[in-house]
Amino acid sequence: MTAPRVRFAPSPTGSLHVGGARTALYNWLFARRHGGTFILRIEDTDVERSRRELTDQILHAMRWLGLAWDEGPFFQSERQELYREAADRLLAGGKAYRAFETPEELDAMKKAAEASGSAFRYDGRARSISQEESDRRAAAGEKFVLRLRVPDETLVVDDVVQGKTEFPAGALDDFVLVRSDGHPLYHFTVCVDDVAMGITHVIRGVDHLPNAPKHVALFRALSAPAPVFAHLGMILGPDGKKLSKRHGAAGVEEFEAQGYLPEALDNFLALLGWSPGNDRERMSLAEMVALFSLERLGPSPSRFDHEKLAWMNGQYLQEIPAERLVDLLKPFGVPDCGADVLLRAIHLHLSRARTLAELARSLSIYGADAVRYDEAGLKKWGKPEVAPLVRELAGRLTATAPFAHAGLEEAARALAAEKGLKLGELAQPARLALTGVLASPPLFEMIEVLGRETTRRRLLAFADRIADPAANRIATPAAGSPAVPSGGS
RNA sequence: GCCGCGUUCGUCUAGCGGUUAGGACGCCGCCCUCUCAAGGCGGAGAUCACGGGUUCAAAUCCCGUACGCGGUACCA
Repeated sequence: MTAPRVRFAPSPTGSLHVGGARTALYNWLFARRHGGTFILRIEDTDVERSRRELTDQILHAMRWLGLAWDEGPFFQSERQELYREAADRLLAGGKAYRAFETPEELDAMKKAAEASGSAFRYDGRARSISQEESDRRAAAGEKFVLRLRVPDETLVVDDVVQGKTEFPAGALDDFVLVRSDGHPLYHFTVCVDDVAMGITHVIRGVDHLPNAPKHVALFRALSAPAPVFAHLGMILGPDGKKLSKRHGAAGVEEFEAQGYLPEALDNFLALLGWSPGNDRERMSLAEMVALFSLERLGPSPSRFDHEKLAWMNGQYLQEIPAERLVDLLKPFGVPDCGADVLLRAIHLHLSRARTLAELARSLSIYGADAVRYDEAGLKKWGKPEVAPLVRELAGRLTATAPFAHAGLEEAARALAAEKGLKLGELAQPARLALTGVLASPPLFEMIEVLGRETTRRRLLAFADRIADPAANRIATPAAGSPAVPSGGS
């Protein structure tokens, strides 16, 4: 294949959502796979809805995903001359014509069509206006739109993904290319730009498939070969409806904010509609580049499964060196515990987190002492008779030297044996005392990292806390409220 | 309404005429174990939407139907 040229052409009317991200990813993969060029084009012809900050947000998301573009970003709002020239050329060549109907007249035609139960299609009545009359009326200042003279024949869209689809003559009307205020419209700018940029392959969502015959007609009018089309199935929400905020995160920046890794999102998204053919799932961008092909894209819509994304993110998380994790964690807040403790803590907690946000949350116990205890945990292990046990454990652990997990565990086991208890009956209250919750990394390894003083302090505080049933009742009045006595009597 | 596209375990998918329909997420169980994960092992889960064809043989090819999704602008 000669080096392909592809483009990702988002419209800055919203942030980059995962559907767009996946489209961008496929375009990027395809370009990289074949040594082609990936172009970024911002389709901001709709001046009312386009916003500059959204463009910046899209650019940021693209970079974050690791999808670097080779050319651009080009802004359609800055390419008006190009469209004007093309419009003039089309008009001069008889490929397009002026139509002078007012919006009100068009509305009436639409209503009439509706009333008779048929779909509205502009009937092309302005086609018959002579060149001279058209020029005269335009010169006289009469408002007009530019319409494409759509050929009266079957238009074929040969799509790599969806197959060959035919649009019979008459399925399309002479659609508008340029508004009466002079603004060029989407279909027109897309095709003019695709021709100008030498686009060879158009990879986009199936929602654009109905537009494809229009584009085929336009490319022909522009005397340019049509690019190869590849229309991707939609990405739907878990309920099969169009993906939206209602389904949780849908914008790339939201996933970033929730602590997802770009490589995980890329990998997950790539698998929504594409598979390398074997049972391969975990792939880096580089590996995907080597494996990617348009022929292996699937036509059907897919649903966005947050669970699988979370799993995949956890997989990627575990492969990241702790040193790098420290940097990635910063936006989510890291405890003030010193670099050494932090690194060791990360090793302990990493396999239990699926996102950076989760990891950061679990790491918070290496900072300030836990201020609240899990309700259920308190109910099960917070009985007054446990207090002396916890105090004794605190004493034994504090006396252990060196303060390392093997010796600490040995000390705890010895105490449990003396009391005729199972280790868990000692470990669970201790875990609750140290972390506030009942699920954590191996207790003694945590204790080692937490250190002698912190361990002792938290264990004793917990013992004091549960020793007095009255205080206990006051301290845990209802679910969700802080487990610390809030002053007073 | 009209036009277009789609339809394999709950979900993402492999499969491109002959398979015990494979993998992954999730779920269940076991191992590990001080808890929770991770990891290892095992399991349940798909009459391949339905109905007709074509063929010795169909998840795979063809035609209908149903359902879903998309489009139907002087939006993109």
